[in-house]
Amino acid sequence: MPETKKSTLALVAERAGVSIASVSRVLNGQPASVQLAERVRAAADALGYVPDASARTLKTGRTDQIAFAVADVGNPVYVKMMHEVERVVAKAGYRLVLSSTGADPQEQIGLLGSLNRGFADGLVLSPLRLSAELVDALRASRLPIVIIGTLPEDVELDNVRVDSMAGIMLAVDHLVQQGRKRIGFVNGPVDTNPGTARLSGYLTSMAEFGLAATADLQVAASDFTYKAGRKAAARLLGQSSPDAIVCSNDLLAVATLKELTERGLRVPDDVALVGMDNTDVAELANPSITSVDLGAARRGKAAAKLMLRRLADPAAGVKRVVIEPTLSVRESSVRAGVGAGQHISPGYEEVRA
Amino acid sequence: MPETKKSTLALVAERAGVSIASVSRVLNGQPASVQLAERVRAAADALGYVPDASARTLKTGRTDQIAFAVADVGNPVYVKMMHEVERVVAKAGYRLVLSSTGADPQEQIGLLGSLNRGFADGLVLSPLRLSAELVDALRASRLPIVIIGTLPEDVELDNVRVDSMAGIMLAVDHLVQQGRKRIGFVNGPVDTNPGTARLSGYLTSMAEFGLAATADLQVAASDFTYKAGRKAAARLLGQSSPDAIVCSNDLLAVATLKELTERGLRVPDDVALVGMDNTDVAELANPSITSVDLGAARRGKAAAKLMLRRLADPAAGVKRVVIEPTLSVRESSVRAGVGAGQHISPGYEEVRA
DNA sequence: CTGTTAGCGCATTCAA
DNA sequence: TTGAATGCGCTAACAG
Repeated sequence: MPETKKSTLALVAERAGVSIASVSRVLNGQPASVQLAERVRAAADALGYVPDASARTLKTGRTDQIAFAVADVGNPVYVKMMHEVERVVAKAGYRLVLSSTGADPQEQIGLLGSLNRGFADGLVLSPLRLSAELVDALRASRLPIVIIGTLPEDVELDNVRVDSMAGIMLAVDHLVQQGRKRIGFVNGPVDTNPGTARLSGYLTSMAEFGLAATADLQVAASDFTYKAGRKAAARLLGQSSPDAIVCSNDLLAVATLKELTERGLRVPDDVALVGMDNTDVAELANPSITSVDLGAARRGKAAAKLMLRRLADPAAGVKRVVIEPTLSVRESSVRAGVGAGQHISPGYEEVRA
Repeated sequence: MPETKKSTLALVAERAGVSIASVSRVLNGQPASVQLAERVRAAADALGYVPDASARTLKTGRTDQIAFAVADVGNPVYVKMMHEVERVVAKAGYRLVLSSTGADPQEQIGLLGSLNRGFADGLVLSPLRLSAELVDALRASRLPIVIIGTLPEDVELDNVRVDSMAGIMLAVDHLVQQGRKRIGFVNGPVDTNPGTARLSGYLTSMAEFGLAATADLQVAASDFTYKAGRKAAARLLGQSSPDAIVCSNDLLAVATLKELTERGLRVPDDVALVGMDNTDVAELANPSITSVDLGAARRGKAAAKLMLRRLADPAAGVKRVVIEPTLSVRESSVRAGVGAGQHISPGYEEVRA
């Protein structure tokens, strides 16, 4: 069993009877004679030597840490992203530092400040709201940043976005094919990025199919949670009688499902239901919920790869990746066991990430 | 707008026309004359100075980071814990570093090694399996460790555990009160810590109530996931006809619910169902699932506080916190709207955390 | 191939 | 109260 006390390069060098430079070289795999390497390794083992991260960082400027900041750790979709980011960066030798900011842009600006202290080599950020001030702070930041989400065109930052317009279109198209006409929409807050994007997707899709998107068919929950979803769904069902409902995420969909069930409405017989994000809860729900897959895992993976690329070449040109959504058809949108389990994509070539 | 270039103490000192020592003092709130402080602060602002984390760490030995390692980032119960740990340590000025090891003890041992590189001041660990080797590594570690989970008595580490035996007892007791007799059990892998604990809780509880815990009433899923739960539940229902089922966690419970529904069995009319962990999915399920609350949030909070305490006083005696479970009664275990929504606890004083 | 040495940026001791 | 100087542990440039 190796020593438990903290040891340093100098101690190892002393024990091996060589210079600390030699120890450093051997341990970093640089050329050295076999015998010297032998002795160094023996000494290092005996002392249980582990290099000190902060000293190395101070010298090299690298921390081997990547920060991941997300608005809501409670939302499964972010967990999915995080999981994937972690997987990719870990394989490249980086640790993931989780920085849960709230939804507030101000907090994220604070994060940027502390990032400049140098505790991470880069930041992957998935902001819910994108204030002008945050954009400025992002621009001014000294270290690599990858944004997951849509960005103004003139912001020169690596980012991966998803075509949520196309996502909603998939959902509406599918519902129309099932013979639905009065398609309701349970959105999240419209002052968020996803909120506005999905609303415009809904309006566009409805127009495309010549369906009326009347005001009574639309509600917005106060946030993207189950609880807010229950209230919003209740409001919707109080003011109209849709034969199908699209929800802005799966949590809202589960909430809507519950609300429907409690009112004695059957899913999908009376009302068809489609969620978004294709998280586990869509699969777990009863009936299982058809959901637009916005590629959370793919987005996480793409973002992580963009980060690794930028770290490898800080001068490289800005790169934007667009993820195409697909539709996972489940029980909630298809009558009596016909066609459930399908997987529908827009047919474009998926952007390689 | 402050300079975007990286600045150092020396630069600030130069600009303010003082020594770097003075700058350091002012910025760390140590006594200095008003005018000097004034000038230092002005210069620091103008340069957008932020202290470098690694240099400070190298000097002080503190990183202001706490690592949190968990077997399965996909399990909501760990997300809940993590969330709470993050909240508590953040308030004390620490960042949370997420280290997702797999379920494999070997990976966790690797983590301990790299921890000694000094990238974190402490580790909060919630192991699924606890090999002798891991215990040894834990013991040998140089930095503070808090374990979430049950530990052999002779291991001198701060830890917070939950009385899962009592938890199962709550579930069985509740089911018996509902008039159920043939109580089945869907467990996770028995070679895990929770798996063995919950199995013995089941057996003890059944014996306590004079019920037969025959072999055909018990199955073990290959892991604690939905998918494995489906298979296990199918097996259980193939080999016996329970009038109630206790599941080792909520994911397994949702899976069992689905399996029951697909076989045309009604919950709770035909079969009552109880899960464990009291995660969101229990609430979201349809019908909502009664669940034993093993206090994930409370455990996270307690663990974080133990860590802060140990950091503040490394020489303090080992402390163990025991969390008492409670039962959240929902639709899945109570016939026709009587008594759902109750919250049952064993009546012990809850350990203050 | 190996040793000597100079910082990386900061907190801190010691003088003044 | 303030400044000068030291060293945390390491890597890399340079010298031998």
